[in-house]
Amino acid sequence: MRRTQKNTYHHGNLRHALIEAAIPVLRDKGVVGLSLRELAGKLGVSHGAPYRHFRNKTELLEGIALAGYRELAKICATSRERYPLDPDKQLFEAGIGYVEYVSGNREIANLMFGGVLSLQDCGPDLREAADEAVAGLAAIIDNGKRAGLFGSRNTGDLVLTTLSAVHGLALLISAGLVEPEQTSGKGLRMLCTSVYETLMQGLLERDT
Amino acid sequence: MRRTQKNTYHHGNLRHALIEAAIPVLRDKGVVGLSLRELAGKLGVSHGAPYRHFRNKTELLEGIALAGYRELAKICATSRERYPLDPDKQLFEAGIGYVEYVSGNREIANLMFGGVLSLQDCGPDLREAADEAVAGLAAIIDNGKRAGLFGSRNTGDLVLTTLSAVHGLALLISAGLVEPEQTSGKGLRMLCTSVYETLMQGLLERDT
DNA sequence: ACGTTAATGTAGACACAAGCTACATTCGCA
DNA sequence: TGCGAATGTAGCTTGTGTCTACATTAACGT
Repeated sequence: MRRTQKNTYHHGNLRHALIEAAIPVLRDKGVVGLSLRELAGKLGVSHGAPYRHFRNKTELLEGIALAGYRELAKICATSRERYPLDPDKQLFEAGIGYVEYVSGNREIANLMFGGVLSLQDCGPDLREAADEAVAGLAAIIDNGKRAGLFGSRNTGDLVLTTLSAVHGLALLISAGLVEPEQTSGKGLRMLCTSVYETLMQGLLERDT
Repeated sequence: MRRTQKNTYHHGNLRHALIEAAIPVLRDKGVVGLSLRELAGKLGVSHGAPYRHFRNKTELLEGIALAGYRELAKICATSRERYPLDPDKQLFEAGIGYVEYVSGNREIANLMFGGVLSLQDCGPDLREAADEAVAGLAAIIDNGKRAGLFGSRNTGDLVLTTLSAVHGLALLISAGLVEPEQTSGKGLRMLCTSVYETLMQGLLERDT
């Protein structure tokens, strides 16, 4: 379906192709090393063509981040749908999904959370998508709360604490601050399980 | 002590001045909007001068990030020294310090954790400083563990969970994903307290 | 005090990227 | 079939990173 040849004057789906082509470049040369001209060249198109689809470089990055936020939201939604009766499992799976996605797509995560795009001065789409991703996890906690899983604890506190732990773990890993051997293969899942357990039980010794 | 006039051929402390001047620019124009030439101009110095102090733009950014990591490490160390007999308090204060620093210096935090500088291919100084900052929090947990605060829980799990929560909270706030009214003034401290409590007690209802 | 040397700053050049404008080609639809 | 909108092209201007050759100054031993 995608044109890879450059027989035609029109590319067919340049917008999407630009986003796809940008991701690997971001991954190994970073935001600063990404150039629209280089992307254009790589897609066999003139250096002005990208500007038909993105007003500027930032808008391309926003497009990528947007997809990332939507992906995170989808991960949460999927987990909710998959285990409708088990908020505990919902949270566990969504958390793992979040961590896996962020640590497996650090170039996108860096756009979402790395401060290159300020969520203040960007189109409302991005802001909404970001909030929605956050709301996805919040909804799961809310489910758990209503199911009595968390007793009388304040919902806001539960949400913020969980979100912090999940988000923090994901970013620690994607930044390479956790030993790589702990995060490769099945290690990641084990790591998440440990953190999940500790988070659920609390740090303090329990008298059970 | 600092030269502000440009009477002299030599600036006096250009290296430090560059770092200082870069920070506000980073804050409101981001990494991409920062230019060495602009900085040089602002300091009344030719566009080549910065290269006497930094091999390239990245090295300037690394210098800033380095200071940030050291600051985080110092926050942990200070907390340990201040409450040598109270690991619980150590952790609480270090956590708040971490969150305050990161959310109050997001431009620096973005350099440290935003993925522009990969911790893989950078001088060993940066890597060490980053590890040391992490180790600072780990040491506090270790204190608590030895004091029996955390009973029989695995130390590694305790460290990772705590680090995730602190780091995550800090970055959520600095990214603007927590309502600003919750984080301004005394709100920040309250927020940290809530998360700290929740983390300590665990999410699950306790039967006390 | 003085002269050498290393540190630091300057000026100019080059490559390259962002983003603008005027123009060309093609697509989709009436 | 033909026309307007969407898309791609070519060239220009401006700004930036980074190199090199050179100028100025500070530091320091004699």
